[in-house]
Amino acid sequence: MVRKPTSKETARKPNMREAILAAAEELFATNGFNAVSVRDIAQAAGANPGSVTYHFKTKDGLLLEIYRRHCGPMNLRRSELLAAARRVRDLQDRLEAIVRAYIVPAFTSGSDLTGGGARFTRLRAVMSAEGNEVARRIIAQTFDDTSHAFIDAVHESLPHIPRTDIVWRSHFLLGALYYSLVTPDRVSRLSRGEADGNDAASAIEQLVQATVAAFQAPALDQAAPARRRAVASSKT
Amino acid sequence: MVRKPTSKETARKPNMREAILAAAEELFATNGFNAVSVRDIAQAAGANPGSVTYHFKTKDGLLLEIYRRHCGPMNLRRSELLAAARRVRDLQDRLEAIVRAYIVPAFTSGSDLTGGGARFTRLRAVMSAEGNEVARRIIAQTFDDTSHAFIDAVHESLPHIPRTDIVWRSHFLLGALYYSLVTPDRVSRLSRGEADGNDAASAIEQLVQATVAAFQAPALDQAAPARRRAVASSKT
DNA sequence: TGATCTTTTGTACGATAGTACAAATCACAT
DNA sequence: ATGTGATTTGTACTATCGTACAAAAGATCA
Repeated sequence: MVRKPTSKETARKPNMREAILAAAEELFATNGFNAVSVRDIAQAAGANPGSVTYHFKTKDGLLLEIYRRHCGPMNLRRSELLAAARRVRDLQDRLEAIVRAYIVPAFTSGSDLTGGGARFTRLRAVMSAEGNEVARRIIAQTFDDTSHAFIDAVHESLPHIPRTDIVWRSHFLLGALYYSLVTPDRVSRLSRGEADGNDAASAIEQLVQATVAAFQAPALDQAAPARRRAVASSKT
Repeated sequence: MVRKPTSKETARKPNMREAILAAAEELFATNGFNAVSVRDIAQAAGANPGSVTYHFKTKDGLLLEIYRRHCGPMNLRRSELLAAARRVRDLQDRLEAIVRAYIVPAFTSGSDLTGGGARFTRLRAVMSAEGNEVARRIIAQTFDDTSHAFIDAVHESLPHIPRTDIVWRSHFLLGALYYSLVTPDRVSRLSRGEADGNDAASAIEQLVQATVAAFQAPALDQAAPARRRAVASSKT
């Protein structure tokens, strides 16, 4: 309330634009896009509703800007980690490094803008569930490259697994990742307090371990077909 | 338009109440709760908005009734399949049967009411992402029993894995399951048309295969700790 | 047929949504 | 200090939301 703003900041508050972005990110990530009003965001940011319109024009524009802020840094970090992972000699270690390169940036900040990539990843999870049109467009054109690079890298480590299977399994990975960020309390509840769903480090290790094993599972075509439907075919 | 309604059906339409339920289920599952208005639902069902209020009192009441309709049959079916799975002799086969008992009812109809449990499962996925309060209450008190039974059964098949790890991995399973139903097109897109994300049979087989392998992964504590953070620790 | 109950319709009300816009306020160069 | 451009505020407009409620319509049975 007292400090003099730098010459770059012409606003009254240190940076109202950033405050609005942070508030919107938090509210969207926890309540979804439609449940949050522009007024909610303004209030959480200590701003006036009109100020949101001034900076971002529309509510969609606000969401768009949130994506613009994070997508670049996050994918850049993923690329770096993936490149490093590809250079790992040992095949088992390499696969784990690749998986880690995909997962870690989703938890730790994809950028250092607001202090947590987990929040943005959760936002993406919620937007994808809501079928948000703005998010869908951005994701398809921004994340598909990264996803393909990831899938290719995994495929190189596991040449005997059909690409189709790897796509499915990486899809499962993303779903598990999203869900862990969306409903962490469920883990704490079901484990009766023995595990903390909100602990990012645990989530990452558990996710890496489980995912590596899933990728290494035998290919579907090669799995003994006689074994399947041993049960669970009663009357569906 | 011509047939005489049975004595049980006093309504003009064969069953307007069911039509509203089906429409709401579909719309909520694809667009989320908040994005769909009562008027949207009424129009999709060919009903009057006031008719929704008459049958379900409030919008929340409508959602509540959808859950009431499906939860019972779905969990019943899961229990049956789980009981059968527990009787499987071979340990590997048993684990697969257990996993299948959890997954299959989520795709095939949990009830035969409206022709697809997948739609209801997708609805649950979306509600959990939106943090819907009504859904949260119902889920915690209706699905936790089933989840615990499932976790216990898996734990019995894999006694050397800590329960905590099993909770995490079953959490990942649910996330993968949800995401497969929420964004099936992403699978088709990333596999460049080689896989069909909307094919329930494929999704089930892929999910079973990957999940069984994930459950069978070594326990986290037992995993060689030296191997971890081989990469991906640059500066986070 | 007429009485009665259930269901559907039509309309309306208050609340809140997103957004536009003019006035007020600020930081800052001159 | 003063003018100027950037930002914030306050307010208002229209649309749509969930819901209530009375009237209309249909079904059921004496």
